[in-house]
Order: sequence, then structure tokens, then C-alpha cells
Amino acid sequence: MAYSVKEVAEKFQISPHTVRYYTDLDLIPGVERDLNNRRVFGDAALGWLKTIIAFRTAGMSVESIQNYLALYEKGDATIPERYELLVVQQQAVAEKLEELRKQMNVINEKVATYYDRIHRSSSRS
Amino acid sequence: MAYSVKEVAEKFQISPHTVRYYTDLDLIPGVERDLNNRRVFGDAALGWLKTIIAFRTAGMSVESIQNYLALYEKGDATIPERYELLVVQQQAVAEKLEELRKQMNVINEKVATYYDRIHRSSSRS
DNA sequence: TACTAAGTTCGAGTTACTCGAAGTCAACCC
DNA sequence: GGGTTGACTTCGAGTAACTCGAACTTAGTA
Repeated sequence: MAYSVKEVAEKFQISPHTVRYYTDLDLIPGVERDLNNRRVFGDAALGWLKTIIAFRTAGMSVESIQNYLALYEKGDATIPERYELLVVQQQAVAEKLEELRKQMNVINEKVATYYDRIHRSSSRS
Repeated sequence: MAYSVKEVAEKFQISPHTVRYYTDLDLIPGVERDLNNRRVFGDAALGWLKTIIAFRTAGMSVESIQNYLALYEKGDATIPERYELLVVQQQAVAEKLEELRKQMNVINEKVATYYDRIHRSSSRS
């Protein structure tokens, strides 16, 4: 129900530094402080962080995420706008995936070439 | 056969700045200068650049690429070592692809939820 | 001859961390 | 109570890989 920086970092496999960094940028709504000024994360905060990590992994900038949050904070009227933003992002990830797949092939080919060079006696570069 | 910075940049969809940056780091073997001190890229250089972009897209650091090149320059004796390096890299890309696919799903779900919120009358967050 | 479009170097700026220092604080041990 | 540990705090600096702009050169065209 209530988690510390370290617990959150472990849960999401990121460094405590990064967790603090995100809170300092107000990227995670609903993070409170306890009596000792320590960050306390509730389940809602964890949910947000999950989304934020997905966005970041997908290449969305911190600034765009802040824009998304600003829309969220303006209430339900911004739902269509947020939806648009997400769809654009979805498209961007799809492209990124495609790009990565292509480059994966380039590397696969290179590995195959080296494999041949090593396991047969003669061949090309 | 011989290409300028701009031509190379267009061919690979990267900025001329980045092309120069890579040559300055000696990331691309075989880039010469013409009488006006301008960078000249041959077909071999283009081949290298293709590989380098694949490595970079796949998340390999510039430093690792430099290590790979250093091995290359030491000759055929380093082929097994280069092969090992490539296989490790291949593994890393595979993981990255998997990770990206996962985060794509997170975003897909969010998009679907928003879609529901907009197209049906009532629902959850 | 002037303009344009490319090139050059160099140094500064940007993004998203990443690290380390210096200090606070609760919990445990003896 | 004193000492150590471990996790927390802020803050400022460092890093990677671009990214940009300034100031300048040079070749080609009008």
C-alpha cells in the first residue's frame, strides 16, 4: 500500500536515483512525504510509474509526459486530447519496433557471416 | 562511389552533424579528405556506417563500437573475439525488442481504455 | 561580382539520467 | 548512552550522444 523509494526502485528495476529524479520533475502524481520528509508511494503512484516507464521505454520525452499529465490534471474535458496524444505515441512505438527489427536483421546477418568465417575454412568479409 | 557528408546523411536519414560527429570519433574507417579538406565517403565507408547505425539503434554504445573497430584493425586473429562481441550484442537487441514489445502492450491497453471511455457512455479509469 | 549552398572547426547547449558528497534520522547492538 | 548501519534527504557536477550555431572557407551559378 505504501512504498519507499528503494522498494519502488526494486519493483520496477530502476535505480533509486531515477525514482527520485522522476518525483522531482513531478512526473508521478500523488507521491507524498512522511513525517521525516521521505517520499511515500501509494498504489496509484505505482500505476502512474508503470505508465511512465512504458512511455519512456517507448522513447516518449519527459516533456511530453509532463504535457500528458497537465492534460490529466485539467480533468475529463481533456480526454479526447489525451487519447490523441496516446495514439500518436502508439504509432511512434510501432515505428520504433519496426526500425529495431530491421537493425536486428543487419546484426543477425553480420553474426551469420562471422559464423561462416569461423566454421568453414574460407569465405568473404 | 564517392559521397559527401550531405549525401551520406540523406542516404541514411541522419543529420550531417551526426555524420561529422561519427567521423570525428573515428567511428567510420576509410573516410578520406579531398583537396578542400572535405570528408569523402567510399562504398566501404557506407558499409561501415550501415553497421554502425544498426549497432547504435540497437543501443550499443559508441565506446563499444570503438572497441569492435580496434579488434577489426588488429586483423583476422580477432575474428572469434569480434564474433563473441556481436553475439552478446545480438542477445542485447533481442532483449530490447522484447522489452519494447511489452511496453507497447502497456500503451495499447491504455489506448483501448481511452477508446472505451470515449465511445461508450460510462466506464472506469 | 555577388549570392548560394555546401563544406570546415570549435565550443556551448540539451536530454535524461547517473553519481557522489554531505548531512539527517530511525533502528539495532552492546 | 554510544556507535554503527542503512536508507533517506538535497544539491551540484558529470556523462553520453547528439544537436546547434557561430564564424569562416570554397566552388559553382546568375
